[in-house]
Amino acid sequence: MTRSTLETAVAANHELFMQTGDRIESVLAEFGLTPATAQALWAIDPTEAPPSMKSLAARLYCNAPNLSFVMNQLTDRGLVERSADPSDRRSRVVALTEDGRRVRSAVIEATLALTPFAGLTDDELRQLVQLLGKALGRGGTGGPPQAPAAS
Amino acid sequence: MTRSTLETAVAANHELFMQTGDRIESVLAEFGLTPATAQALWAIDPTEAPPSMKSLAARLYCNAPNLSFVMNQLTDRGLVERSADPSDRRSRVVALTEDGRRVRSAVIEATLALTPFAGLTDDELRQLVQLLGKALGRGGTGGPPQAPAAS
DNA sequence: CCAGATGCTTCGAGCCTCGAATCAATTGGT
DNA sequence: ACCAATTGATTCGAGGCTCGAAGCATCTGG
Repeated sequence: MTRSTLETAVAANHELFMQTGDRIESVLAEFGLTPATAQALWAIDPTEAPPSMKSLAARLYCNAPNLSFVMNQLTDRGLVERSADPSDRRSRVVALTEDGRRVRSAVIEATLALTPFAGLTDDELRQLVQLLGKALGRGGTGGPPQAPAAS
Repeated sequence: MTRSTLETAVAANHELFMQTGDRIESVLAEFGLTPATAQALWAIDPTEAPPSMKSLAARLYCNAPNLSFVMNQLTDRGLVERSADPSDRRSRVVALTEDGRRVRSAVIEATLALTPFAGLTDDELRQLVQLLGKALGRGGTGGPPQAPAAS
């Protein structure tokens, strides 16, 4: 192995990201989603408290204007709703609509069916999650999952 | 663990990609590179035969016009050179210039220093590369590395 | 009560990506 | 040898994505 293991890992991470995005592209289009809107939709976990624009932007590594733009598309599409945070009326929290929850589930479903990771066994996946989690600095086993996700 | 392991793996892979990109952003700017040009530069391995536009586009999951656009930036920047392929004069092969090789090395160096994967031990990295490689369908240990890389 | 800080949005600019059209070169059939 | 179809690359125009600057509303500290 001439390339360093670290370089290979970074390259493989990148490649898997690109391949996954490439494979779900047409599915997203069927739902009227773009990579950016799909990523944002995925990042809103309906089982958690609706995030503010600020926290969502941080989660997506984008700035506030960008998130406003993307959220406008999702609200136009009827998938999310913005409402004022009662405790701080400057802040707006974003929640999925009923339709938003359905589309989000469908997108995740399709992604899990198409991602190259689907070719790994359960044991391999658990090992992998362990290693990726450590790289992300999420402690041993049970750290709170706060990750966003695929484009 | 309430989320499926597969979903967690996809989310973690995505998160690592985004975090890496976020961390190297300022380094790329110092080299006058954008995410797209840096990715293309990385994808040209100087130890291999210069790829054609077509094969490079496939490697980067983009189409021909897009790659033309990105390559124009890299040639303007003096990092790559295009020349006609003698065996098929429709095709143009892309090669790094001396400066291109230097900048490419520096970008990779900076990325490896900043990526969250750097927090793993050698053993963990080897395990990880093994798993990612299997997901990518690259056989056991020695499959030919053909991956592109980070933005 | 006011000055500064904070959260969000709008606006304008630049970058990224794509489909359609075009040109040059190759390939295959006759 | 010729011509039609194919292929690789580029240009052009449109649209999507991302950002910094500016503006507005709200909160906080003094």
